[in-house]
This record gives sequence, C-alpha cells and structure tokens, in this order.
Amino acid sequence: MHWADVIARDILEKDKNPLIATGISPTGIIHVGSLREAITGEAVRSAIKDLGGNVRLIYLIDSLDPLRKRYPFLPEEYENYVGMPICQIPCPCGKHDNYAHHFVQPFLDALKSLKVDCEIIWTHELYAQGKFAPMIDLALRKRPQVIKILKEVTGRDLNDDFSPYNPLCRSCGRFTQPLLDTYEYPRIDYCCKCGGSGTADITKMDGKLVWRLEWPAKWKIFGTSVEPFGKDHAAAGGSYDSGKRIVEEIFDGKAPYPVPYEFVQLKGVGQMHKSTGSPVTGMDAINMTPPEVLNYLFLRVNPQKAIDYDSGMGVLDMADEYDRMERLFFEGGCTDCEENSVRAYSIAQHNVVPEEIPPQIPYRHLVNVVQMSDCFEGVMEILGRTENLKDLSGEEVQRLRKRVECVKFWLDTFAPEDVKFSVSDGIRPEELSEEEKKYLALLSDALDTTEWTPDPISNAVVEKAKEAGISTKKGFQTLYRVLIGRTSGPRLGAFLADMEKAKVLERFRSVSL
RNA sequence: GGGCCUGUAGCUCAGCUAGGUAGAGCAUCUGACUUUUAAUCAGGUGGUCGGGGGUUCGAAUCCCCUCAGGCCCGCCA
Repeated sequence: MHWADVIARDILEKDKNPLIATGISPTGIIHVGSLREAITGEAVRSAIKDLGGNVRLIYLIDSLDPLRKRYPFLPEEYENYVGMPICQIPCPCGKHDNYAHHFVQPFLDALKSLKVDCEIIWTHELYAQGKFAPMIDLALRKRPQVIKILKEVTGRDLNDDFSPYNPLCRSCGRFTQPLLDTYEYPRIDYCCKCGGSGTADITKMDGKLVWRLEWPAKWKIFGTSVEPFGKDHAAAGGSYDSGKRIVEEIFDGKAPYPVPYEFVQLKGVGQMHKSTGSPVTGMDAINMTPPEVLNYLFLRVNPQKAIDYDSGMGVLDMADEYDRMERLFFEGGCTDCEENSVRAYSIAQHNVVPEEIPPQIPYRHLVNVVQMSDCFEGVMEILGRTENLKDLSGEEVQRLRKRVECVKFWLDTFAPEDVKFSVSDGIRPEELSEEEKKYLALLSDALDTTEWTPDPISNAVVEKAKEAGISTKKGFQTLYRVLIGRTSGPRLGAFLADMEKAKVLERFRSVSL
C-alpha cells in the first residue's frame, strides 16, 4: 500500500474530520526540499479525501519569525534588520509588501502550479487576532513546568529566567526579553537592550512565542491531526518531542500524527540550505519539472527516504517514468513492485484522474522537437507532422504547453551539452569532402521522391551511403554535421521526418554543390 | 556521549506493519526490420538483500551486535 494511504487509514481510525497542517518560514530563498513538505501534506490530504474523510489542509506562513542574520544574498543594509520580524522588514526588490511576501510569493506560485489544495494562513495575523493569547498566558503562568519539560526533553540546562514569550520592542522593532515579574494578563513589560522599554499586550501582535512553544500552540489552535515536518524536528529531543509534551501538559491539547520526511539533495552536490542559496532552487525545480511530474517525484518514495534531485538527465527519466505509470494506470498490468508507483501517479493528480489516458508525447522526443522551433505553435506544427493532435482538449494542450516550457528552461539551464543542438549550426560546403558532397547529392535526389516518414527516409540514408561508397557511420555523421553541426544527434529518420522536406532538401543541396 | 533515518542489480527504488523459491524502471547486451546514432517492439545478462550472530522447518522481512552515510539533542525555525 502507498504510504499516503497507510497514513490516511491510520488517521481516519481516530478522526473523521482531520486537519493537516504544514508551513514554511520564508526567511530566505526557498529550496526544493521546502516543496516536499507541501507535496507530502497534499498527498495525505488527497489520500484521506479518497477514503471519504472530510479533510482540510492549512499552510502556515511564519511571517512573524525574526530575520536571524544577514544572508549573503541580502544587501548590506539588511544587517540593520536582523532580529526584526520578516513581515516588518522592507522587500529587497521593492515589488512586494515586505520581506516575507518577497520570499514566499514564488513559493505560493509553486503551490498553485502543483495544485496543492490548501488554505494559506499568515502567522503574524494569528498573533494580531489574539489567537495565541491563551497559550502565551498558559506558557507564562506555567513557566516552571515549561522549563522542566524543555530541560528533560533536550537534556540541556535552561536558565530559570527563560521566557517562552518575546515581546517586540517598540523602539527598535526587534524581539527582546520580557520582565517576567510584571506579567498580568494580558500585559507584560519589557526593557530592551536598545534602551527602549514598554508594555506588550499578548492579545496583540506585540510579541511571539519561541519556536518550541509556538509549534504546539498552533496544534492547539487548529486541532492539528497530521503534520509533515523535516526530520530535524523529528529527532529525539527535537521540537516534536518537546512540542508533544508541551501541548499535552501545558496547553491541554494533542500532538498531531507525525509525518517526518527526509531532505532533498541536489545530485552529487550535497545538502541544500535555504539560507545560503543553492545551485538548484525550488523555483528551478518548478521551472524544469512539469508540475505533475514533480508531484510524482516526491510521492513515489517514502517520506523518510532521502531524494537526490537530479537536474540532469534524471529530469527526463522521471518524466518518462511518470508517463509509463500513466499507461499502467489506464491499461493495468503493473507488477507488484510498480503498484506503489502507479498509486503515486494517481495521488500526483490529487486523485482526480482523467476519464481516459491523455495522448502522450514522449518527453525525450519533446526535447528534440523543442530545439527545432522557437515557439509553442512551431512545436505543435512539428509534432502535428507525426502525431495526431487534432483531438487534444484544452487541458491537454495546456499540459503540453507547460511541458514545452519546462523542456526549454531545462535546455537553457541544467541540460547536459550532448542533448543540445541547433538546426542553424550547419556547416559550410568547404568543410565537406568530395565524397560527402556526392553522398548528399545522391541522397537529395532520392529523398525527393521518398515518402516523408521515418522508415523510408532511414532506408534512403543507408542505401545512398553505400552507393556513394562511404560507411553508414560516415553517412550519419555527415548528415548531422550538415543539419546541426555535430557528429551525432536525434534518431535520424524521425528527426528528418519532423522537419519540412523542402527545407531539408534545400539544406542538403546548398552544401552539396 | 545519547537518539532517529537510510543501506536490496551499474543507477533510482519497490518488497519489511501480518516471515514462505529475490522484483521493476533506467543503463548494458542481443535480436525485430537490407537502417550503429539519443521516439518503437521482443528477449537476455546482472544481487553473498551493508556485515555478523540469534529465533524459526524457513529471515531482505522479527531480535541482538556491528560497519557506512545523513541528521538531531540551540532562548533557530
């Protein structure tokens, strides 16, 4: 059984109306791994829905988190903003409301493109609405117990003056320590390092809980029943462990069913970090992997399995595998060990699968065709020469368009050199030997009367090479050199059939004379 | 030091919760087809299931130990 179905079944045994929570702290550039959390949550959502559960997925944006340090990609002046909540720091590019919006927007676009069905919630608004106030109150009143729990779980020493709540200093805009003795619901005083002092109202956005308290507080607020999170939180003594005890012993709530997931690595390069940026960003992955394929990539393996995101040929392999699972889904006949992958295909569609199998253009073929035309219409025209595209629905055209865009992006960024070619890179006549010219002349005449489909073309290519007295290999190389300036390329018969006959003949003749 | 996760074919992974003759895809090899060239189809090769021990009639699967890799035990999220 697919892992998402196992989780869904376990959840529904306890809770018929489960709520799944997930989220992000958009303090820096978002990487591929951040997508895994959202996709994992969405998979559980659609699996529960599939079993008839009334399920909701919320996506929490931790917009009140402080900027921890000035990351290398930030301008110098951001040094001044360290310690301030990211929803109150200016946008680096000036186009968004604030820092948090700037970094989370591409991610929200990605969620949309991946069709993650969730409700977006901004944490700073929860604070402003006073949603955290009961938990802040409990945390402050039961502070000794909180400290005891944290000590026991983490095995660390914690000072007795530890505060679970940090007021936001009105003078400098940064989080600071409160004067614990002054607490009287709903107010607590503070005296900031900057020299400023004042009073924070815990029912307003005047401060925030520290992470280890904030997380369980959210569980209590929403009644979260399932939550995927990075395995760093899942480790013994980590924030899930402490959160579990705090939500039960302090907030009188329950911890969600944990779905820890492993991190995503760029193949051969290593762990990616939000804070330092990385060679493949989340947006890169979105841009070069069709959304349904990206969903599938994360769903085909168990969450606790590390994923190497291969931005090279792996992108093509994954798309091909996706298409293969699509065929197996509709045609049946999968083996036991493909069962989970086929199910992953269906979950990657959010369990809303088309009535019948959509027409498939092999992804590797698309890689060739995309390089033969500048625009989508051109690609469609070329595909139309060998495939029947007349019956495509609007949605199918959209999917194809998206795939073409992804292939283009991939070719421009991460594709290895040996899959790239350009039909404008043909060589000049002087670079060809006499026998090669003779071959081209013979072939041109033969092709003139040849049916313009792959097999007859291939036959002519080989036959005329023999006639011209050169090896088949040499013949192929000559044609590739003339067409794309390389000695190898896409399967020739189909490649030529994809092109316009007149243009091919013109090209051959222009160099054979 | 303590804990969690991972280790199955060259590569990516199923299979482990209910032990019963090791599975897929990709890669590779061979062959359809008078075509060696990155879109076809059919077959084949390929694994002491990280290692050792135990339980069992029988272990990839359960238990113990061990090795390797990753991660955690922050008043960071």
